[in-house]
Amino acid sequence: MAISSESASKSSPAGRVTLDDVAHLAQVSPATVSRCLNRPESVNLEKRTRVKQAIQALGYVPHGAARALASNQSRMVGAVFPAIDNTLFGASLDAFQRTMSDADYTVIVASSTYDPAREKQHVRRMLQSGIDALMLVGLARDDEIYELIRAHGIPYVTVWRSADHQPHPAVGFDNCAAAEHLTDYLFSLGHERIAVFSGILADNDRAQDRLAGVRKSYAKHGHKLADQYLIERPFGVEQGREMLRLIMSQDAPPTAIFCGAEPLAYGAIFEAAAQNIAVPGQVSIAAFDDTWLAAQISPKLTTVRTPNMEIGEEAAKYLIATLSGVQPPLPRPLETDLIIRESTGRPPA
Amino acid sequence: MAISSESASKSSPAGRVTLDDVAHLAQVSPATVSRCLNRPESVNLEKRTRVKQAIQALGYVPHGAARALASNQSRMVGAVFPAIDNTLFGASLDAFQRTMSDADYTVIVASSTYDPAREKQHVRRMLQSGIDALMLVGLARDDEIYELIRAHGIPYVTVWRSADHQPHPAVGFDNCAAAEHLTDYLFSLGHERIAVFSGILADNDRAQDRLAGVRKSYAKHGHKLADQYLIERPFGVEQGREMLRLIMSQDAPPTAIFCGAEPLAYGAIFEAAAQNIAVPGQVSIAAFDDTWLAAQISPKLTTVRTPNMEIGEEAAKYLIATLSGVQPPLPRPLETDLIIRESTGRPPA
DNA sequence: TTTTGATTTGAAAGCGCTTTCAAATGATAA
DNA sequence: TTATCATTTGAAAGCGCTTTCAAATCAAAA
Repeated sequence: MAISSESASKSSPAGRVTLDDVAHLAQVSPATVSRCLNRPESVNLEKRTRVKQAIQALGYVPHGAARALASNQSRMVGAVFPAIDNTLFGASLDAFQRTMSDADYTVIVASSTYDPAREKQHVRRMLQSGIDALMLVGLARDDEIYELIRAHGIPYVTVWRSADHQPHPAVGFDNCAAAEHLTDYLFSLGHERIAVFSGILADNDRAQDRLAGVRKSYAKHGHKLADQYLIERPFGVEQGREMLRLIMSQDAPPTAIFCGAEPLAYGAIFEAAAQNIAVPGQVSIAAFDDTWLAAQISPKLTTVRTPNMEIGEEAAKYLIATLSGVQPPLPRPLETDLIIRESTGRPPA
Repeated sequence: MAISSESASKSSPAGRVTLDDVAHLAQVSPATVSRCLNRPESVNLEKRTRVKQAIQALGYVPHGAARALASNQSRMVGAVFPAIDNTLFGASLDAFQRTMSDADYTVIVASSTYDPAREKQHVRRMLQSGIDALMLVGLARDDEIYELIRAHGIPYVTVWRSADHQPHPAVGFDNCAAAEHLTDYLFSLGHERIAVFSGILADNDRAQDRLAGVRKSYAKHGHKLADQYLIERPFGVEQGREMLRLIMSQDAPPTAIFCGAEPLAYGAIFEAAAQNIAVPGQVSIAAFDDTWLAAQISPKLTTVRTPNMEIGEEAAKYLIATLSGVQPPLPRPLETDLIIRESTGRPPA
C-alpha cells in the first residue's frame, strides 16, 4: 500500500506541459495561445508577450501530433532515395534537408536500395506518418504509388530526371542529352568503339536515359552499340574493376568507355593502373557526376557535372512553394556540364 | 449561388477513409478495428478477417498523427548527424534507417554541419515532431539538450564514441585507444616527428579523443607533440592538400602524418603526389575510417577501420529494444582494426 | 443445469491541439 | 454622442484514433 504521488493537483499537473497550462499562466484562452503559435500578428501585442513569457517559463513544447491532427498538416516531408550512403545522393539529401529545415520542415528519409518494392513500402509508411509532401528519385514506378500519393492529396516532386512531357513535376536534368553529348565528344576524339559501363538498368530510368543517349549518339555517327560493349552491374568500384577486366580482354577491346556513374569509372581507372593499361593512351574513360574525387584522381576524370545539390535544393523549394499555396512554375531542366580532364584523349593509332 | 456537392452523405463521405468507415463496413465497433491494427491476436479470427477485407476494400490508411496523439507514440525516431553527405555518416545513417525500417519505425534525419546551435535546434524540432527515440553523434554537448530529451521521457543513444564512465548510453568505439594504437605503430616504425592533421576540435569530442590518443602515445615514447605539428582544419580533401603543403614546408618536416579523418589523408596523398613527395618514402601517412577509397588509392592507405555501419545498426537495435520495454545492456565498445597498407613505412634515413 | 472465470466486444471518454463562430472590444465616421 | 465596421477574443466542437471499463459471450467446471 505504498503512497503514490500520482494524483497531482490540477494547477500543476505532473506530466506534459500543455497549451492549456500556458493559457492559464498567461491569463488568456487556449485559442489565443494557439494563435500566438500560428499567426502571432493576429494577437494583441500585450497578450502576445504574456504568452511568450508563459511559454518560456513553462518550457512548453507544442505537441506535433496534436497539431497535425487538428490542423491536418504535419510540417514533415518525406524523401526516398535509392541509396543514401554515397556522396551523390548524400549531397542531394543534405541540400534538401537544409532547405526544408530552413522553412521549418522536418524531413523523413529512407533508402530503397534500388528496389521498387521497398520504395513502395517506404512511401506507404511515410504517407501514414502524415507527411505534407514527398520527394522521389526518378519517374518510372508503379502507377499505384502515384495514385496513393494523389489519394492523400499531397504535393510531390520527382528528381534527377527532367520531364518535358511527363505527367509528374520533376526537378532534374536531361540524362539522355547529357549522355549523348558526352558520347559525341568521344566520337569527336576519333573513337568508334565505345563501351558502356552501366548500372542495373531495370527500374532505373536515369540509367536507361543515359544508355539511350549513348545509342542516339552512336546512331548519329552511323554506328551501333555492339552488345558486347554494354555491361551492366550494380554501382560500385569493385564492379568497375571487374567490368574493365571483362571488356579489355575481348578480342576487339573498346578505345573508350562511357561509365554511367562515377564509382564504375574509378574502378575502371584503378584496374587499368593495376593492369598497366594506359588511360587515356590505350583507353579513354569518361563518366557522370563529377564527385569530389573526379578532379583528384590520376588521371583526372573527364565527366559530366550533374547538379546534385541544386536538385535537392530546388526540389525542396518547389515543394515549399507548393505547400504555401503558391503554384510555382514547373522547374526548368537543370544544366549539366561536360568537364574535360585527363582521362580522355584520342584513340590509339 | 453555385450548388456545392460538399455535404456528402454520412454513409460515404467524400474525404478521408477513417477507421469508423472500416468499422461500419466490417460490422464491428471502431474499438475492434483499432485492436486489429494493434493487437490482432486479441480479436476473434472471423471479425479479424472481416476487418482485414474492409481495410483492403476501402484502401484504408491509418492516420499517424491521430494514432500518435491517442497512443502517445509515433513510431518515428530521430537522428542528427554532423553531416550526411559523405560515405562515413552516410553508411551509418543507411544502416540505422534500414534497421529501424525493419522494425517498422520511420526515421527523421538532420545534419548539424558540426554546429551545436543547429544541433540543438534540430533536436527541438524533432522532439516537437513527437519522435519516440533519438540518436546523436558524440557525447559532448550542452546539458540543456540532454535535459530537453529527458523532459520528453524518450530513450536516446549517442554514437561514435564509447563511454565507459559516461552518463549517457553510447554505441561506439574508443577513439583515444585507437588513435594511440595507430600512433604507437608509427613510433614502432621509427618515426618520432609525427604530425597531426585534425578536423576542427571545438565541439567534436571524437576529434579531441583522437588527438588525446596521439598525445598519450607520444608521452609513452618520451616525446611530446610539438605545436607546429598540429594543424586543425575542417574535414575535406582540399584542406588535406593545404595542410600537407603547410607541414612539409616547415624547417623540420615530419616523417609521418596522422590524419584524424580520411579526406584529410586523401588530400595529403594527392598533394604529395603533385609535389613529388614520396609516400611513404619521404613521409608516411595514416588515417582513420577505412572508407572504400582507402584500399584503392595509390599508395593504399594505412588506416584504422571504424565500424560505421555497425554503429548505425547497433544504435538502432539498442533503441528498438529499449522502446519495446526490454532494458538492453549498455552496448559494449565496438572493435576497430588497424589496417596496415602501403602508405606507411620506416622514416627516411 | 448453473456457476465461474476467461475471452471478446462496444460505448464513451479523452489525447492536445486548431478553427469556426459569435461575442466583445476598439476605432472611426456620422 | 451614437452608429458602423474592423479587429481581438473565447467557447466549444471536433481532428481520427486508443484505451478503459463494464457488459456480453463463451467454454469449462460443478
